Amino acid sequence: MSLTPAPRATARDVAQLVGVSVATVSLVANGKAAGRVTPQTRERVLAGIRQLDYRVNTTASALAQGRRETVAFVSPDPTNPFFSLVLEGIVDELDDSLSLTVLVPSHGDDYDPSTVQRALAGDLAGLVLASPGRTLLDSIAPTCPTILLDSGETRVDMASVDLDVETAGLQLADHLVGLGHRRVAYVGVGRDKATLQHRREALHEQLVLRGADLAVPDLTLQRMTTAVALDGALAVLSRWIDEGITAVVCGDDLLAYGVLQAARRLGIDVPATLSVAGFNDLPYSAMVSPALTSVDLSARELGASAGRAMNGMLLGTAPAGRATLRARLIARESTAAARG
Amino acid sequence: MSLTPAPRATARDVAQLVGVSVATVSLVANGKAAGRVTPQTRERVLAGIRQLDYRVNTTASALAQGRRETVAFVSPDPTNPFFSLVLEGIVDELDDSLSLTVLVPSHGDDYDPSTVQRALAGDLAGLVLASPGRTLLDSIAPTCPTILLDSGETRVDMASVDLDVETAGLQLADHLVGLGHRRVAYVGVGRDKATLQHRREALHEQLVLRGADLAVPDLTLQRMTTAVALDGALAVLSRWIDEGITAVVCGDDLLAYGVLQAARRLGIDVPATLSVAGFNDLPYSAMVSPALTSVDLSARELGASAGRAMNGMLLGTAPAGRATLRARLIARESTAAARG
DNA sequence: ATGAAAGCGCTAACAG
DNA sequence: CTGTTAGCGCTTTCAT
Repeated sequence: MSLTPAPRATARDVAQLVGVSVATVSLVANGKAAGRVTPQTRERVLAGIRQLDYRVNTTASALAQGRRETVAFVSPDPTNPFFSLVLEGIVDELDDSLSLTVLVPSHGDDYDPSTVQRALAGDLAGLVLASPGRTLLDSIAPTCPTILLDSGETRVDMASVDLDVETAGLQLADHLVGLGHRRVAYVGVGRDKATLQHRREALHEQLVLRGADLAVPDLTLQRMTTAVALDGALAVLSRWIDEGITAVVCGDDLLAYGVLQAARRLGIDVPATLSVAGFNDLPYSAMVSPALTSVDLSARELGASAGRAMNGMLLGTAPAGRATLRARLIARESTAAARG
Repeated sequence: MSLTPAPRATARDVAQLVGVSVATVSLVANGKAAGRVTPQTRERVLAGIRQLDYRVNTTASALAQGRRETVAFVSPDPTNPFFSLVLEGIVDELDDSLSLTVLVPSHGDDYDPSTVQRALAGDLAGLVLASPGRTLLDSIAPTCPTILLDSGETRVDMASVDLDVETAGLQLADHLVGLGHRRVAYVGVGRDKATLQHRREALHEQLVLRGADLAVPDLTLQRMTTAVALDGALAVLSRWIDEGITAVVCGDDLLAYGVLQAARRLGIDVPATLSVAGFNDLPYSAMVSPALTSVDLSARELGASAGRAMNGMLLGTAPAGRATLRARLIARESTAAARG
């Protein structure tokens, strides 16, 4: 069933060629020759390595050292720019001795226990879970160092990196109320995403503190995609405006794109009639029309933090822990003074 | 330096607990017990496996079987939605026994020989190179089954999956000329991307066949990002219009987004004054304003093909080879009849 | 049907 | 400084 790999030179081949022992080859190949191998033999070994195009077999190396070297990254949707950025951040920071593998939910949309079980079933050095929901977390027991990203949840046996949702909510509330908005609507997704809940609550709280409010029931979507948000918004936007809503905040920029499209299709002027803002500033938020006001949750930095944390946990550089990243509002054209 | 992995049950632990040999445990754990182990013992072993939460150590397993199990994916920019889609396709199709790891270019932007060398230095089961340039390909020698994606290049020792650029160019030329456009401009990127060159040439050829032409020197960008395209377009768009250009085609949708922004900023009406079209239909192409006419190069399917091809090469299911995917034009609002 | 034993290629003591 | 040796955990003949 499985193909025999292309024959490759082993340490023994090199040893025989050069006339030394495999131990010496190992030392040289791993750059641990300093003070343990004569420069002369070292050179000869290096020549042999080049000649045979020898490369250390990482599988054997890992086994001999009793170390796992694969970290898995699982996100709800690798196609979502937010998670692409996170992924880039991780890959960039993760130590070279560790390799990152990507898992995708098998059933489309969001990921469920079975996706994670699939990960847990393998033998991983570490696991990074992006935006896992609460019930998902409750249903799994970590089998290796695990980092939760933007989960809004805390588990004693897992490290986590979160976003400063409080500040995000505060900035957004400040911005909107400052523009005269009092009646705001919220678009989120169903599912048990604590992080999205936290965003909503932080916003709500700060809004109320300023004499404004989330004045209508949320629009709750089943999936976090622009298309679904478009459909959902098409159904409620006009009514919201009738009810005096002047601004809508979306739990994620992807959703905001859909709301923007819906408004355009319904002939609703953004921002003159309705302001729109989102969470999770994406590369496209500056590009849609009108450009979207958004809270930058620094996705790439989120990934980078996770990468560093994983290095720490796995290579002993640093202890596991919790971190929170700063959020910052980016005001663009999709928000303006409330009508009236 | 490296942390001792959390202690985990080994096959021997299970064997001792149950009172059988490790060989039996191996058979059962790998589902190869049929006809070689009594149902009774099989049950007892399974119970032991569950009790100790035993999972096969894939590292040892791979070593014993003399097989590598990691396929690497390297793309110029994991953040570009096109490559995210490709990645998703691969991960989705790749056999469960193989794991996919992602490498990113260390120096930002595009990837150079050093990034690939980094990949080649490890011991991989396979390698997938997304949109590699010609000089890059000339500078490397494959050390494992390698698949070229959308490279527009052919190498005897590497499989490849390409896009049907001819049809793409034909459809785009047809569309534009049909709308009355005769003087078209092209926006591409420098670098030795054969695939981008092919797109341009296919378009050019078909344009000429229809009495139209690429009437001004290309705008050649240094990087394939929206921001760079925006800057570049800002500098040439007005002149192009003065020179009678009525449509601009971009080698990639990401570039088209920049051109769209530039036009808006310059007060150029798209599509009334200038039509804009791109290659590589992305999820955001329908969302930008005006929605972008684009050639769908089916990124996800490109990845899926690569995944299947890799399964074939590595698991012996099928031989390596070359494939070409169909392209198809998606007309949207960014193109309309030529002015005048 | 089950077990014993020989490695896979490498690393890490330990001898010399 | 260099070689010998003993595994890492698993798979796979080959006996029994």
